[in-house]
Amino acid sequence: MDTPHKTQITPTPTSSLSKFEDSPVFKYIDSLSPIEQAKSSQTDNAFNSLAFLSPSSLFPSPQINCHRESRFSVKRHHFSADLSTRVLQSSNESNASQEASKAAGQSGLYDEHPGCLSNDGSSKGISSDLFDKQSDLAVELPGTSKYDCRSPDDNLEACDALLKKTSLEVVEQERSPFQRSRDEWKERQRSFENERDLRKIRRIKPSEEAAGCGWVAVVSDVADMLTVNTSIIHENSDGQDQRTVDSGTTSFISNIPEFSLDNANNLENAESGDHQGSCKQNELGDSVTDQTSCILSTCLPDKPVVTDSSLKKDDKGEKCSQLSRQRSIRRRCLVFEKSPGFGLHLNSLPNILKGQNPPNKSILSSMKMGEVPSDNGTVVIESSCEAPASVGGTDADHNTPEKKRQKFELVEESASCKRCNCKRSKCLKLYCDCFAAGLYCIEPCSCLDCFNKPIHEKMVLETRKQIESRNPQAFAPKVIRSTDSVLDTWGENNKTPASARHKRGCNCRKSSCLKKYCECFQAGVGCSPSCRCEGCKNSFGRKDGCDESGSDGEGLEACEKNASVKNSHDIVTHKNAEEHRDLPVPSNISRSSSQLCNTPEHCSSESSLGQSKFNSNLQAIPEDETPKVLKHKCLPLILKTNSPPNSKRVSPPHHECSSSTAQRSRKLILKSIPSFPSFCPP
DNA sequence: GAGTTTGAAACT
DNA sequence: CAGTTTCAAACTC
Repeated sequence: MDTPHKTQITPTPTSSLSKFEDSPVFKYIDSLSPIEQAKSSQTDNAFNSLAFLSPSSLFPSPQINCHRESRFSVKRHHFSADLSTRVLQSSNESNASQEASKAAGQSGLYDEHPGCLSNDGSSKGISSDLFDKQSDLAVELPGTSKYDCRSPDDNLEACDALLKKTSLEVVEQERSPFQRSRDEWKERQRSFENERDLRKIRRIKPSEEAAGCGWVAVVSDVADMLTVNTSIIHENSDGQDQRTVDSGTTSFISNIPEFSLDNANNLENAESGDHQGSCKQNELGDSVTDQTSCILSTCLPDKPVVTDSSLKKDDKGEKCSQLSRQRSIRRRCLVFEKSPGFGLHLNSLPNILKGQNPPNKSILSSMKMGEVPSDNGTVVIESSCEAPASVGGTDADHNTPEKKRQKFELVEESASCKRCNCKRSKCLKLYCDCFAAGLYCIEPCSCLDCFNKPIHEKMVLETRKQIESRNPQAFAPKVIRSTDSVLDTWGENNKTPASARHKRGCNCRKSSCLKKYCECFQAGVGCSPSCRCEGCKNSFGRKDGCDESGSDGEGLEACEKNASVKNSHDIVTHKNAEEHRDLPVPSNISRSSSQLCNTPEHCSSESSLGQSKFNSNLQAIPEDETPKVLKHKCLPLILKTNSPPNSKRVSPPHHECSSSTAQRSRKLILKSIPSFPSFCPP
């Protein structure tokens, strides 16, 4: 490579240079960079835009920029720092090879600079386009970086764009609201067109794009919605597995734009392929961030969905696509949550009664997976649990270490989602967890001859009715909180860790109630007198009671264990579950936590806490709230059930969400309706 | 992934 | 209600 000449790097007039050199920005950057000439020259363009802006314009008073600062300041600052770094980086490169650097701007030569803003190929044009997207600056930048992350040269342009935008932001503030609004719209349109064009030009490999789509969305969304988590930016610059950053926060954030992006996404899909389309959604999300703001409040409740962190670098295209699906699902959830009226799964009744929003389960009624329902005010939502399935892919996909880890992450961050595997019951018997949970089977299910689908709704309902006629409690929650009147009769047993009991009790003979064969154990509750188990060793509470068991070492141990578990049993159990790849109780609990998040308020609060973290959820769950969560199945059946409203919710499947794969979706909490005075704090 | 074990659900 | 069969999840290898 030829050694570049500094003079060659300086395309702009010296006058401009001297002007901006006097500017505070220049001084600041200058102080950060050991390289003067190259830096100056390279940043020249960037600063040209500043040349006609007074320092005061560039750094408006807090009052003036108050609003925007609240949203973008952090990012901007980050970017500034980053910008400086990149400028330096670019400068170095320029010193080493200005020619090459220049060329890089055209060819996207520097792929090794993830996180760098760049626009190869059409970068020039793009840059100027970016110039037009002032309002989306904060969001656009990360988004842009995602798409190209290559040339340092482009960085300069990006920087240029940044500075211009910064300037324009100030200018924009001076415009009338009407003008701003109109301009923003035009800008968005341009932004969209530009990005689309850019995509065409760059021909970014789907995998690359897919790789970025997840975190880009996260970053951009976060940037827009929050005042940004520094870690996110940091991760961004690293270009390493950004999606793992603050998954809790990012997850819900990433959901936000989805709702409004649908159309745009479709548009994009039609033009670019699935991957691009999926990813584009994110881009579009960026370009319509204002809309996302509006949606944010609605989305918050949905936060607990599978997070982007689960996405892996590999299978990026697929992940991206999956992410897209997840988003679609979440979008529906948003709708669902927004809707005052909806069809609901029986299990959701308690929540409804309490004035809570329905759980994030899909509601059954006439909808197939992917269908957005609704008529009769019934909003069918695909629960996020479906997402997990999608993310996880097929069962086969779950086997690779990465997949497993991914799955595990998902498990931690979201409720589980299990699929049934019925072969002979047609999924119309209680053997079927989906059916038992009042949910329709969905695509991920491996069932055969399944009739538990929206298209067979009639049959499903009839069968259900039949079963209920035989046993009115058939779909009632199997686990009841200790506070329930029914449990009051249990006396001390109610004090067991789970503070809940299996309604009918188990009948274990060989598992000693220490395996998930035992419904009590699976539900994370201790056995009760109503259990007919033999050799009960339920770690959550023996049938005979803790005190009694204390007589023998084993019993004592169990009691101690229970005691210790009381405060953290969720977590402990979860760990055990993880070890076994099944999350017995904890999983349910965790799910319940997710499910508890039925109200926007609740979810919001959780979201704010980064509730994505499994442990956090667990800890947040009141002990006595240990509910039996409905396992899986993401497509909740609608419950047009004839079940006595008060008496039941759809009983959760026994194994409710116990399987590892099942862990990912949100489950409805199984509790008897009467016992839910308050599921979650108002 | 296939086979076994287990206990709930369903049936008689 | 009890015994048996069926079923699918949980578990093991």
